[in-house]
Amino acid sequence: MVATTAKGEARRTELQDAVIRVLESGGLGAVTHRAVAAEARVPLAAATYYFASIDDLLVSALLRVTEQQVALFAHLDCRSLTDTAIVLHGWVYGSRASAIAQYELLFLAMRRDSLREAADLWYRSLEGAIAPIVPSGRYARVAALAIDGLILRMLWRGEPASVGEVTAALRDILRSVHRSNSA
Amino acid sequence: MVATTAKGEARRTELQDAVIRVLESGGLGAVTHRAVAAEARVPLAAATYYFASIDDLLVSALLRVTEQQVALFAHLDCRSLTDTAIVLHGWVYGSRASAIAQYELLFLAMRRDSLREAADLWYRSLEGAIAPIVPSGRYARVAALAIDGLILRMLWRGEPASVGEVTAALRDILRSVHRSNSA
DNA sequence: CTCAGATCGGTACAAATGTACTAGAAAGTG
DNA sequence: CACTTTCTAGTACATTTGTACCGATCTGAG
Repeated sequence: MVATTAKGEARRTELQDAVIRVLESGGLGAVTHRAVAAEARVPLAAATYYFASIDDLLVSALLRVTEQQVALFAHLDCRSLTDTAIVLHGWVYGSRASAIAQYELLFLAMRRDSLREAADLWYRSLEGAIAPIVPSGRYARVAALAIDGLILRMLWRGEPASVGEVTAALRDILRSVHRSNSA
Repeated sequence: MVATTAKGEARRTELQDAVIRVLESGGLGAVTHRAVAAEARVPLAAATYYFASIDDLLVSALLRVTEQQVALFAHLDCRSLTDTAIVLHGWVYGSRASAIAQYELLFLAMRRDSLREAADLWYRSLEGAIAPIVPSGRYARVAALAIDGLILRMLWRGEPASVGEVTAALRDILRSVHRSNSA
């Protein structure tokens, strides 16, 4: 079996993190056994030992990213709109390369059924995180869709750029949903 | 210079389309000079002659896709909500691989500044297409964001799946914006 | 301690890839 | 017509990649 000892498990995690760093700096094409091994400062054979194929490497990295993201979202304090905007802004622009890398992994999930579940988990954790500020009701799902769109637009076009603008965008989204629900 | 004759221009276009087909079937990693040349039924040297690097290949393909998409959106009849749902549903599920391929190209634009402009164009053409059904006003942008999110969710999770469900989702989005605008 | 299985690190090799080169065909231009 | 430029098509080569292999070392259970 693979990775049954404590040291083995640690190395496996090291390699998963290395995949993400490689992804951040060079994109999907840069993820090779050699690049990941070099990034993790381990010999090539270690990468091939723990992850037989490139696919294993990517799947494993997505699962780890999802895990981290779910944990992050779980401990998020999204009660106030401003706080949420700050978190959102920080997540996208604080480490844009990292955010893009995560979306690249999620895009992989579109093509591979084995990743579908992880993508779903990521998606639901985002919805759970924003749930406290989204008024429940018929149009709650609209708010989730709009916030998804907002994140994508921030990643894509770099706008809205400032925390203030993000706050304004969030306020518009929530207000539109709120008024419709109470109507 | 490259591609100054009619035949040369035709071959260039052939190759661009081949890039998209390769992208559809095999993803970003499958786009190589050889694969594209084989797909276009031209010798390897033709691919390297017209597109010196893989990057040129992808950039050029994105520009062509954008061009097609803008043309498609321009001739779209989005006056009725049901028609829009049918178009949206057909675009995503009619050729899901193609839709995913286009988004993969657009994701490339996140990393390369040279593609930013093309991505912006694509984005704006989508907004222009849905403009007729989105009531202008303060919250119009929210609808655009939500529809972006809706498209992404369809690509990602395959839901909403039926035309009826897409119609319902669109109706919820538009209703929420409309009521807020008139409030 | 003993030892079987897990892990390590190095090396080798076939396949695929980007890229360069050359000679010739075709096309446009005076 | 000549002749310059664009284009074609085949080939060759260095590099990078996935992958397999082997002996040495470490680890935990009995």
